[in-house]
Amino acid sequence: MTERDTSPPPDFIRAIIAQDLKTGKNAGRVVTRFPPEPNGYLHIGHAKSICLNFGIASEHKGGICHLRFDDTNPTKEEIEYIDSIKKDIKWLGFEWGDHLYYASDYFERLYEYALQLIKAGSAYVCDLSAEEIRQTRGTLTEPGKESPYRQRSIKENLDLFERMRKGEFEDGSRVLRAKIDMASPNLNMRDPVIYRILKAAHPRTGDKWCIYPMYDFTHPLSDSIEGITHSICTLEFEDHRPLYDWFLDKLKVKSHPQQIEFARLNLSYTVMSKRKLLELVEQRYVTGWDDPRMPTISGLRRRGYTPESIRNFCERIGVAKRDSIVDMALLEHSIREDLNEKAPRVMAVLRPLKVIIDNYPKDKTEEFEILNHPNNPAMGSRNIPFSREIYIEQGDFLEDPPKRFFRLAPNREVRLRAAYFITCVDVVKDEKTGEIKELHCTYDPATRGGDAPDRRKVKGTLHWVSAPHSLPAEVRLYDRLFTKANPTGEKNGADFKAYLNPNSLEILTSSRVEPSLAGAKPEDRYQFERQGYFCVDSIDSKPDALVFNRTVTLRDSWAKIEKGMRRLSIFSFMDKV
RNA sequence: UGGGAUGUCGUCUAAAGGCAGGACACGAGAUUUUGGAUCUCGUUAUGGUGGUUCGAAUCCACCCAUCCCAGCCA
Repeated sequence: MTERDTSPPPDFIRAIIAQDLKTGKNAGRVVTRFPPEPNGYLHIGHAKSICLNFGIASEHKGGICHLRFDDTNPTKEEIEYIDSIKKDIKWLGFEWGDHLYYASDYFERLYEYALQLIKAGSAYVCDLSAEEIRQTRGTLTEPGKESPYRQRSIKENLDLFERMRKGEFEDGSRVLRAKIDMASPNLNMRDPVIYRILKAAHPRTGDKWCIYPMYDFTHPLSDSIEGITHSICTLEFEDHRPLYDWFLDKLKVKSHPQQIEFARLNLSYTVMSKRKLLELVEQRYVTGWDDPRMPTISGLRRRGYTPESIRNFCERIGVAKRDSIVDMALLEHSIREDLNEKAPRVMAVLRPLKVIIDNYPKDKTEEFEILNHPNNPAMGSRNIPFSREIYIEQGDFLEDPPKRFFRLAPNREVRLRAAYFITCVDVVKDEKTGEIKELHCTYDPATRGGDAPDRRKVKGTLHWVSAPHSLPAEVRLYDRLFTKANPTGEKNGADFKAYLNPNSLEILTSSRVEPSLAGAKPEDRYQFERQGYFCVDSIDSKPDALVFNRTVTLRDSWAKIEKGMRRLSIFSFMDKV
């Protein structure tokens, strides 16, 4: 109802902004920005930053969040990434309106600023090679050495820098450096490079430039040009803040934004660096940036996640400065919570086991009406056909059931959801392999709809589909990409790929789904009763060849019991030896 | 070992000198035509040692642990 009801709990950044507003620091303005480099796809860590920056802007009257592409390195950046980033931000539910910017749009002004710096005697052209610069930078504990070119005259610097722009020099032969302090304990202040020669075509400026500004120079000035008030970034830039401030203090700028750093998101059982994700893509460990196992926005979308669930997740994890690894279970909770409310229920049998109901007439078909959502009649209902031959889940039958197994077993009665009670009377097996081929059951006509007039109870309720009416489907069961909560945290420096989960994808090609799914559209989401949430794959599913992706399983208390029993049996085995 | 940061339930995160709270996870129970959902209840935490104070997660000192920085990446 009120804004307070929907806005996230205050965090230290919102507290700073509230304080600034109170003291009138930025004349009541709140302008943030989300500044991706178009060198990869956005992931859930970016979603955290997007929710923060766009969220903060939306919480204040007149607040604005800019989308600015930080496209200063043409060797790594591509239009494809720009397009995907825009698409993902929109899909998440945020809008930048007219405020779409590119750092490359500022190249001319940035060049002017560089000139200004040179004229002030605060920058110089350095002819040292990359290797020489590295060697003279010093170490964490030793100061660096000043470049022999550090004392060049302003006139010579101006001349050289102009000629750098004209393309007179080769890549790597010269750079422009800020003249700060080679003995600074902060390595970033040891005369950082601010322009390098790169004779590469830029996705937006083409061949217009052959010198490109570095991030440390570009970012504060872009922020200032746009009138950003709060420049929110991640912790690794904390050491860069003195440099951020140095440029803004040295140059004539109209405003001096405040950089604030927060801890980037880490999620258990996945990796969250663009470099590592790129590696998984390029080396074909996954099918692409949008592989449903990837923590990318496009991967999560294809997996079946909703924008709301991701936004809720980002709100729940909070914003702080402490390094942390958020439990994947929280992300899974967020999508279950959302889909539990929104997803219509349907029945699908993933691993079919045929059941013949001996006392049901051979040619009879009847229909049962079933609610699309048991807790929300407003979502309507549908009819599902029933006949003598049905499929149930292989895992719902056990010849020799353990305690607490409530499903079907020889001579046991269970309920078929919304249909009848059935009792298993016979098990047909392959004589050679012992594999269960089919089950014979009888049904009780008095239990039509799933209720027994004599009030007798049945422990289990199974999902099912009518064999002749059901549709074939491919179902892709996705699981966590890694077997280790923190695959990159190995002290011995082991390769994170060693912990890839070999079972992160299981493809089922003989699943059967209820006929109402015939018209399912790409990205449609359903709950397959008793199993999980699934969505129609946006790439591979065809009207006559449906493909479903498992978004997340339902919470499964039976699986927990099973796991516990397995552990128990191991213990009792160990007792015996 | 220079500099910058950070330490609160298993995991995230609140508490600006005054009852250590919430969410997830976990456990118990109720309920249930999804072993789902829902509801109720519950276990578990201030890195350490000193100090200041009537009172410390919070202030001070020292220690310990973890993360980031030596790209012409961002």
